[in-house]
Parts: sequence; C-alpha cells; structure tokens
Amino acid sequence: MPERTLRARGRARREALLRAALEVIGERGIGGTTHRAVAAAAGVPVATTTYYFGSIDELLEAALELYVEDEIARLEAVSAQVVDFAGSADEILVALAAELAGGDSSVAQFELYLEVSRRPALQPVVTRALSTYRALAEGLLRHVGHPEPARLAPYVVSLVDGMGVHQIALPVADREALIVEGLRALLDPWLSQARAEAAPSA
Amino acid sequence: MPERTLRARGRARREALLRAALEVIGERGIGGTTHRAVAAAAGVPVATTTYYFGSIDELLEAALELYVEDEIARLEAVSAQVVDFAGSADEILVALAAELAGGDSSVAQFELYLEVSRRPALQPVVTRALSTYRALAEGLLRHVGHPEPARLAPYVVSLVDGMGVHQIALPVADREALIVEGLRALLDPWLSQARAEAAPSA
DNA sequence: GAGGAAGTTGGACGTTTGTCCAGTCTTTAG
DNA sequence: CTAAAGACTGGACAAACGTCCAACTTCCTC
Repeated sequence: MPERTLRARGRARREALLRAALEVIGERGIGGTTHRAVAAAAGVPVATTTYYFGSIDELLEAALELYVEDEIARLEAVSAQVVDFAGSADEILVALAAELAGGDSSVAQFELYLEVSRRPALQPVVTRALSTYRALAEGLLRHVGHPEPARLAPYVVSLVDGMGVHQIALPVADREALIVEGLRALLDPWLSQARAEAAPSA
Repeated sequence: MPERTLRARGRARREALLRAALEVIGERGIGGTTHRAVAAAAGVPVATTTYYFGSIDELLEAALELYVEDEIARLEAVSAQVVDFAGSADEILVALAAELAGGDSSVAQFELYLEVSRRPALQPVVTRALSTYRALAEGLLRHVGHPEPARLAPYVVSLVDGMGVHQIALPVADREALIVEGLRALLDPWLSQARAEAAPSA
C-alpha cells in the first residue's frame, strides 16, 4: 500500500488507471481484470499499476468506488434535470426514462453487487450506492406527488436494476421504451388517478 | 473436446463436477472458477476435470446450462404448487413469495446474465432462462385473473431479479416480506380492485 | 543548483493457471 | 477369459499471473 503523497500529475495518472480498470471490468469482468490488462487499456507499463496500488484488490476496490461516485453524480444531475422539467407525472416519467436509458450499460454496477459477498471492503461502497439510489428515487416520487414515496422507492430501484441486468443479458433495441413501460406498470394505478384528477371529466 | 461415450458412472461424475463448479461460481465468481478449485470442491484430482471437459470454458458453460435447467424445474414446481393453492390473489402472492424466498441465493444466475456479453455460447441458455421465467410469470398472472398478464410478466421477472441482486449486495433479514411487498407494489391497483369485487360492501 | 521526494519502468521472481500425456485400472461385450 | 473402450490420475509443461526492486528521470523546494 504505497502511501506516498501524490502530486497533480500522479493523481491524474492514478485516476486514468481507475477508469481503464472500469473499462476492463466491463469487458472481462472483475475476475478477468489483471494488472496487465488494466495497464494495456491505460496505455502504460505494468509497473505503473503496482506503483499506484499496493495490490490488485486495492486497485479493483478503488475503481468500483470511483464508479459509484461517478454514477451517483450522474444520477443526481439527471434527477435535478428532471425536477426542473415542467409537466405531468407521466411526462416526467418519460423524461426520466430517456435519461436513464442514456447511460452506458453498467456492467460494473452489477459486478459490484455480486462482488460484495466476496469482498467485505466493498460493503460501504455498495451501501452508499444503494441508499443514494433509493433516496433519489424517493425524491422523484415525492416530487411528482406520489402518496407513498418512501415505501415505493426501493422497488423502483429494484425494477430499474432488474431491467438493467436483463438488458445486459438479452439486449432489446428500445431501452427507453422498456424503462417507460416498466415504470408505468409500477406506478400505473396512481398515474391513472393523477391523470383523472388533472382532467376532471363528467 | 472429449467426445467419448459416457457410461452411467461417467455421467454421474460429470454432473458432480458441474454441481461443484456451480458451488465455486457462487463463492468465487466465474472469473475465479478454475480447474483446481472445481476439482477440490468435487473432491477429485485435477485431471478429472480435463478428462470430462475439453476446456475450462466448456465446463463453465455446461455448468451454467445445468443451473438454468435446475432453476427452471424448481420454478415450474413452485408454479404448479402455487396454482394448486386455493385462495385470493393476494394469498396466492404470499404463497409464491414464500417459495421464491426459499431458494438459495442465486449468484450463479446473475453471473450468467453478465457473462453472456462475453460468451456468445451462453446466449441460447440465457434466452431459454428468461423466456421461461417470463412465461411462468405470465401463467401465474393469468391464473390469478390479472387483466394484462403478457404485458406485466417481464416486469414481474425484472422486479424479482432486481430484488434478488440487491439481496445479494445488501442482504435483509426477511427476504420473504420483501418479495411480498415488492410484488404487492407492482400489482397493487389491480389487487385492491380484485379485493373490492370479492367483498362488495356499501 | 543542489537535494530530496515523486514519478517511471524494464526486467525479474515465484505462483498459479490451463492443458496435456503416458500409463494404469475398471468395466463390458463377445 | 480376452480384448477393447471407458475411467482415471500423477506429474509435467508453457503461459499468464501478482508483485517487487533497482535504477533512472522529473519535478519541487530552499
């Protein structure tokens, strides 16, 4: 575990290695992520990876941590954007789905979920990820006026992740439509009710 | 690729190796599944694994195929059992959740989902798995009288798998209650309506 | 510009990996 | 009983692995 103080250049190179590691994780899985593969993806010699990380585990865990922070930042931006968007609950849902479908396929996310059971060091990372995702979902549900945001939020995240992992396993063309339909199914009863109240006929 | 004809004893040993491989996949992930680890789990010498499988990939793919067949058989049994169960839609849902929560944590299932993108040979396996799961879900929805079983079924599977992968990442004590609540959330509108019709008050 | 710390890397090390083979034992068909 | 094919395995091999180190360069500080 090299505990040297990093200068600006060093910090940049370290982060480049982490992003290269995330690429490799996506392509080969965590088990297939080696010093040499990461170094090749980053375009640096192998010894660079051991200069910045004391072990392959340290590298892997730091990479997944970076992934989660990036993903949280991305989702917070999406959330903020969607909240600014003026429209009915259903319109907001469509806008949200468009943003969610935009992200690159998040193999690393699911590799992380599975890896926690084998690496206790990852537990804080996954806890932070999941609780943030749920909090964001809860905020959005509350924003569109759902009556039980806290109860539903975890299932929204589960459904989205479930669709995500199925998308990786068996890709469908229109990812956005899939997410819209899935979320509609989960929010259907309440959406129809909201729609009825918005346009009171008869 | 040893294309020898297997005798009864050989077939049994081959299958024992596959089940040992599934154990290892659950514990170490696909990337960590080696000839030696599988052999150790099965209590046989290393050379046994190369006698029955031409390569580690062949072993891995056969193991995941066996997993899917086992899982399909299990879910078909669960489905049959639940269909036989007399009760309201909600009661059936609770019974289903109890059965679903019973299975051992299916790390292999998700390892499979992620591995398809790296091993085209697994595509038929994952296609068979997902379409069967969806068909079973559709059958159950139809059995309890849901008006749109075909539309909802894929999302039921996504939600269950999403909760499954979250359960692996961040285990909660009462898996059964989680599944019940999740399914209720997805079926809520329709469940309340069914309940209202069953007990017409006022 | 001198000294020290950070950055950098070729090359080496012991280990673990996938795979193979030669040889032995066991079962079955005739 | 014999012969052939299946079942089995100890030990070896090259390749890939994680890790380390000594030596060199670059950068910052005083």
